[in-house]
Amino acid sequence: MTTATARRTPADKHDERRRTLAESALRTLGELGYARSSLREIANNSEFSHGVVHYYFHDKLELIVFCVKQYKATCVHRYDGVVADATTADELVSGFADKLVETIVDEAPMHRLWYDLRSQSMFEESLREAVLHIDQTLEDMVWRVVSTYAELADAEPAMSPSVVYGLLDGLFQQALLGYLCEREGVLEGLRAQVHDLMPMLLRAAVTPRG
Amino acid sequence: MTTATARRTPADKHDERRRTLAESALRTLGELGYARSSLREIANNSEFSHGVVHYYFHDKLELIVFCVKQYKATCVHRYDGVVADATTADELVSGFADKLVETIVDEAPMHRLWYDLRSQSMFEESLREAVLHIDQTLEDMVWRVVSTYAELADAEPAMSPSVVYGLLDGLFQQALLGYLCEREGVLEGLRAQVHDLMPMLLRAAVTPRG
DNA sequence: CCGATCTCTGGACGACTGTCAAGAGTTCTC
DNA sequence: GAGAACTCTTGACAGTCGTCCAGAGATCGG
Repeated sequence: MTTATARRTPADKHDERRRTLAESALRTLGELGYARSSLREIANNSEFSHGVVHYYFHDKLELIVFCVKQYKATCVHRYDGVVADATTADELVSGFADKLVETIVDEAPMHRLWYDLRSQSMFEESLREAVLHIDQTLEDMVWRVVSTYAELADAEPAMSPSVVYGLLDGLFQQALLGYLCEREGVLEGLRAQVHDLMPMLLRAAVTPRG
Repeated sequence: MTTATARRTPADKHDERRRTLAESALRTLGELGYARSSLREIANNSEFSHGVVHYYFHDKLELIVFCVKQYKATCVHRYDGVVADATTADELVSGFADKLVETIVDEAPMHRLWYDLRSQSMFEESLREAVLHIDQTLEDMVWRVVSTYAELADAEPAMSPSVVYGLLDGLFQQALLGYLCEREGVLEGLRAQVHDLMPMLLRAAVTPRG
């Protein structure tokens, strides 16, 4: 009856539990990776027992996909603040580079999980729909940064959103691996690389000022 | 006694068997990925039984690492012909782009395995040494292409070998995933992207001709 | 041709996996 | 507060996994 009002009881609790479970699962997944995370291990790192997973999720795969989609939702607006706050092109580049570095430091487990899942989707077709959707969302996120950067620089992007995302993703992935291997200077390197690369993503302004 | 002469008998046969086993294993690994390839499945797809693996390899991990190193050895000179044959910068770019596309078509399973292993190495420290070594070899390979391209174009590279490799690897990985998802136009897209990107990897010639 | 060494098979092991179901515990409804 | 509905625990199941091993078969030196 009361479908519109925010009564907290019936199916909301169910969804909330799913989210709580997914959050616990993400911790384990980020630590062990997709392949080595068993449902028992996931449950051990949560406040539930291993059987409860099949009460809230039909499958292990459904749990995994739900987890990744949940992670995506919390991660996809990470750079919105940078885009909104920047008033000059240089400021945007610096903020973007800093945020990329911060992401690696703060969320390395989540991002290696993402690359793990994307690799798995090359083998397992059932993962592809979710992976492609997330990839598209990340591409959109990057494009918001680059197109804003172009506007601030009074220029226009020289490449398609897909290419820009591919290039930056390659650098990010490389830096993440280097960071996990505790290589010296990877973070500063990434920051410098972004500063170098961003201007190359722009075509010379059609109408140079004046 | 005869350590120098090429007598084919004693330990050579042992090594040859290791290579044969590794080749069979690579087929299975490329099809199923690292996580889902069991030793029994690997043995089933070969002419041996599952017990023989522990006769030639101490570990599953030793087998895997041996396989990947063997693959690397056959793959790392893929672009040498293009580099040697090209007489102009444009020719080199075209040959390189064609070879990248050809690689995706002919060796998609091997390359998704590579990305799988590299992702796994973010979780499993025991894989990192081999992965980092292969990554370095691939970076060198790419750098041979780009530095030759710069010479032919009478310019010099604008970025470090590491950055160049990261950028191209990002595009390649994106194209591989798209190809495996049977997306239309990914191969032509990759070719065009390489044509667009390569000139940007060069700094303007110090001494413009004339 | 016999004994020694190398090569390989096939089965067994304990551990671990995803899935499920029976039932205990809890919460809600009337 | 009794009964129904929901939530969760626990144990069991059929598989699969990596690993190991006893012994068959092959190969080779003498």
